[in-house]
Amino acid sequence: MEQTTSEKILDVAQTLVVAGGYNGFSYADISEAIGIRKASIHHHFPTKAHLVSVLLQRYAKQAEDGLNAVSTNIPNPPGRLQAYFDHWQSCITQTSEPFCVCAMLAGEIELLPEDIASHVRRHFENLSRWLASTLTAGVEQGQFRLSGAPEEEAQILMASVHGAMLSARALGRPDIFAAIVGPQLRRLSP
Amino acid sequence: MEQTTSEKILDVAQTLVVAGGYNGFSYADISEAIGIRKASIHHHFPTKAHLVSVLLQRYAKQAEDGLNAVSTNIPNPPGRLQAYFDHWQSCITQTSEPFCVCAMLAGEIELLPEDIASHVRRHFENLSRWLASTLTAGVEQGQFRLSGAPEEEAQILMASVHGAMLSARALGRPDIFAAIVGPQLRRLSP
DNA sequence: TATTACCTACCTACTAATAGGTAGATTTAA
DNA sequence: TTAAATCTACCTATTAGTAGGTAGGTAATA
Repeated sequence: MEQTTSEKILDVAQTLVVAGGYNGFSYADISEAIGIRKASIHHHFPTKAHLVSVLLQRYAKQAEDGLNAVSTNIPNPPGRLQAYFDHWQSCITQTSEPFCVCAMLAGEIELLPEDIASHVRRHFENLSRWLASTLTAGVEQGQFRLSGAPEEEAQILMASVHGAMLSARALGRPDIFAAIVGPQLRRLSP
Repeated sequence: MEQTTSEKILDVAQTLVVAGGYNGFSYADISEAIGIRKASIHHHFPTKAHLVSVLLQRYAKQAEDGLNAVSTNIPNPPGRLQAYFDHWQSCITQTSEPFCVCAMLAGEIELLPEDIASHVRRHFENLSRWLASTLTAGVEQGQFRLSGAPEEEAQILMASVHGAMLSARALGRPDIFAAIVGPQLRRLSP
């Protein structure tokens, strides 16, 4: 077996959350997508809240690993940011995962179980922290010149990325992601 | 009667959409909020899709009127942008309407009835057009200096606003909206 | 080496609650 | 007195979740 049923369920659930958020999918959708009964999904994940919680734990791990890999493999900070943006650019243009799960859930955070909500909050904190530290490193190496504090610039970048995802989706134009995020990166050059 | 039942229904529905999107509320929620039966809501709005469609027509009108008012009442383009941002700033800090209905629906646009989806798309187009024309006017009066085309800068601003709303919500920090949008406005000054 | 026990994964069949929606009677207001 | 607004009382489909059982594998034991 190359992929466990649990992993299949999580993959499908992630796709569904990305498409329509927490209230936009059901166990029946997952059931249909992978060809097992609803009850079997409950065997692996007793409740929907539990399923999404595990999903977010997995996502957090993947995100952390991804950002760590970028940080260690790419020496120059501007290249790191570019790699991060390129990642999303290709996710969006290939429509494989045209939105960040956590950004999606952030919109409906008020309605979510607290367990899930805190995962979402943490993702925003982690991502902005990574961006801030990358910006700081770039400033120290003279590769960035910031108008404000790194933390502030990080928040601006993160918001631009999420807003660009939303515009790309709303307008049905994947290209608009790069059109928005590209200039935001370029203006950091000294 | 100072407010018709239809208007009350629309107001409540808007609040609910802002909180959790299209799939995040039901007729039962509206019923409970204003104290009439579900069936009575169906009398005014036969289907949920119809209700939200009317809601978006009303929203489009309000938005258009609002932006027109800003354009005619405020002579200088930078002041117009500031007024637009201030509007959202106060919506968010007062938690009266901490998110744009259309931005909310844009996230789940793939699952929405086409009628509603096109309203959402149009809102993104209208808003970016208004921003672009405001930027163009400001450039002509020497009050803005843009790095790129006005249309591109408009897309960046719109994405920043939406992304800032999302961050404010995700982090539970209304102040972060201004921290993100403020600098984006300031860097347009010549 | 049987055999008993246990486990995982999945199933059918159900439940209670909620979803959106309808039919038709009754009230309210012009 | 007619039309609009609201009601009660439904309906059907779907939701998340449960109950109880089966098939097949693994492990302990006699």
